[in-house]
Amino acid sequence: MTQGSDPKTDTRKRILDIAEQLLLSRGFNAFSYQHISSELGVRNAAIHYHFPKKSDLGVALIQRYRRRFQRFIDQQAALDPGAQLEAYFGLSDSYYRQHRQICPSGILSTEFLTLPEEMQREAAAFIDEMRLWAVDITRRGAACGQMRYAGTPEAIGMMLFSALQGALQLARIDDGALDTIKRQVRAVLGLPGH
Amino acid sequence: MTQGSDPKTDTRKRILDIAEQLLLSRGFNAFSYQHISSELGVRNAAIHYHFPKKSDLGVALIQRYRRRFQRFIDQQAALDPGAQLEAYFGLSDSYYRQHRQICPSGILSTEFLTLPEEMQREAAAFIDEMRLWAVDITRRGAACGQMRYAGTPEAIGMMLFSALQGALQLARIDDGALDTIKRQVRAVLGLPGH
DNA sequence: GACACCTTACTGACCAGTAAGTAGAGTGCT
DNA sequence: AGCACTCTACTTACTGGTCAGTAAGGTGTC
Repeated sequence: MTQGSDPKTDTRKRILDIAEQLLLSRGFNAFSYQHISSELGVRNAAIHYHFPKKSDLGVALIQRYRRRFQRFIDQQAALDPGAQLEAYFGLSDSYYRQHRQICPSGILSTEFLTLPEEMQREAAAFIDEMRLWAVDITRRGAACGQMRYAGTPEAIGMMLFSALQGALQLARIDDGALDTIKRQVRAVLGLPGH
Repeated sequence: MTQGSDPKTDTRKRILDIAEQLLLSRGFNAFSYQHISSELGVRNAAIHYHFPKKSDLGVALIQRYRRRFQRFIDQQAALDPGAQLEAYFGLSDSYYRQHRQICPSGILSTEFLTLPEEMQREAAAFIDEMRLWAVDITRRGAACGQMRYAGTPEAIGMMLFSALQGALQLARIDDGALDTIKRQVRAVLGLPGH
């Protein structure tokens, strides 16, 4: 009957959840298995049971992000481009509110050169997907007349993505940065609300 | 007469130079005194002689950035805002060309929550100065009619700063990102060259 | 002989990762 | 019902490496 929560234990999931918090606040190099095990109330080796190498944990984290992001895209598929952009802004807000975390692409691209190779591959694929999605929004936004901007959809989509990634990082030093930049991105895209 | 190069040895300076490369490619948490000493051909303790704690080295690095940046501003003071922006773009290019390094503000804001307190203070001041300078460019650019953009000078200045910081990070995964975003920033500011 | 600038030699903390053992839950056989 | 077996999910105990940081000694220069 596998009553209640899970056929397999949920320890694996809880490890991923804690590791995610640590990744987004401290970065991959600056958290250890001890951080996770002490928070979870288990011994260090228990983490190694589920994720033998730290890179296994890292890859699993990114793969989960990719699955989530695909689900996020699918859920927003029916919305118009402007609303999709606002949904993306909402994601950024929730990172920021959660102890000034930054977005995964920000930490992964910043630490990219020090990541194990398997993580680099996964991270590059993930960031590619996000970038393509941003470009898709600006392309459709212009096509349906909702957005009006200078430059190509490709370039403005990448700038929007890049500006938001930077905004979350700067928000750690300057409280207003995220809101300011969100407002400015709307302005640049010719959207209401700035 | 302190002939030639230096009254004090230049070891201190060479340590800072090596540490700077390491900071911009690997981040503060991901480089060690061994990285520096092996590259420099001295023993570990020699680094500790010049910078007793790693945070001393970190603070010295940021202070040097701040001095350099002030000099950079002073040198560009006579140029028009558009040319100042291009000079800033040039800085970003040189980071990228140097083994895909990212800008100091990018690494410092990303690692901010794990930095020692003295470094946090210095980093926050540094990033503030850079942000104010970006805003100053866009403000004067609009005032003299060279730039024409939607939104306030404050917001567009921050977006430009943030987008460029993100662009250098994304360029580690996507080779064209930096050029694309530079071109788009010009377009958004109503400048020629896109 | 004082000082700047190193060296050798060390400490203790933390790190990822491993090996071997164990408790408990399920499963199948008699 | 009782017992053996197996598997999952841990535990304790450990290794070897890396880390920042320190103490004490040496060497050359003014």
